[in-house]
Amino acid sequence: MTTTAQSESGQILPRAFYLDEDVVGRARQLLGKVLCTNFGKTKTSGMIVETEAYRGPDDKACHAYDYRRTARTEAIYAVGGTAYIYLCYGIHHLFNVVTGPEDVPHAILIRGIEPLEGIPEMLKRRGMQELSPRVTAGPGMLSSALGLHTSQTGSDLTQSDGEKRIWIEDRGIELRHKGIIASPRVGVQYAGECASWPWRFRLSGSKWTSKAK
DNA sequence: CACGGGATCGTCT
DNA sequence: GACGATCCCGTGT
Repeated sequence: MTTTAQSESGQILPRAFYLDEDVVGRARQLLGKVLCTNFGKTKTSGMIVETEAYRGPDDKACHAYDYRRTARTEAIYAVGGTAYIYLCYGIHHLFNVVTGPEDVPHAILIRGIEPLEGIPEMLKRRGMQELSPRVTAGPGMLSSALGLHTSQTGSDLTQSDGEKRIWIEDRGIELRHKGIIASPRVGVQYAGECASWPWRFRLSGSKWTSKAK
């Protein structure tokens, strides 16, 4: 179970949060934080309810496995607190939070959020009439709802003034440890033994998480 | 609800 | 030229 996010403002997660080198731990700690966007008109946000950790150097499922470095994956090597957004299946813009110091290629895929603010705008972006888990329960869906796009890859998530467009807030939402379920990641069967690592985290009982394959 | 296939294109081989 | 860290819709039950 989780508490309900009541406050409509919170502390912007500082750089220090993102610098930690334990990407698996940070993936778990992102649950309950609030992912926010504002691209000029409306603030849209939602509480993070599902994440997956990707640990570049030794994780075959990560785009930066074995320090593979290409134009696409460059953002994963940026300092923690940077956005890594890439195009999946030619259609979906998947949003990741980069963690660790510069040149340590760790990232966390955000897979589900519970809508909080700007719900009419999110429905509009999704072409939907009513609020339901189909609006944000999945990495492609939530990126669409929040207006996230590959063109924003490399964005700084920690700016608190001026150019603030994508950021994460800590509203002090307390989660019960037992309410977090760890399980293997979705859609990474190509990754050999890494495919079974339990690096997917979700809130027990939340209807806003993606469906397991 | 389960399953199967199509969409759609950037990225890397 | 093959293939995705996915989603949607159609079909069948």
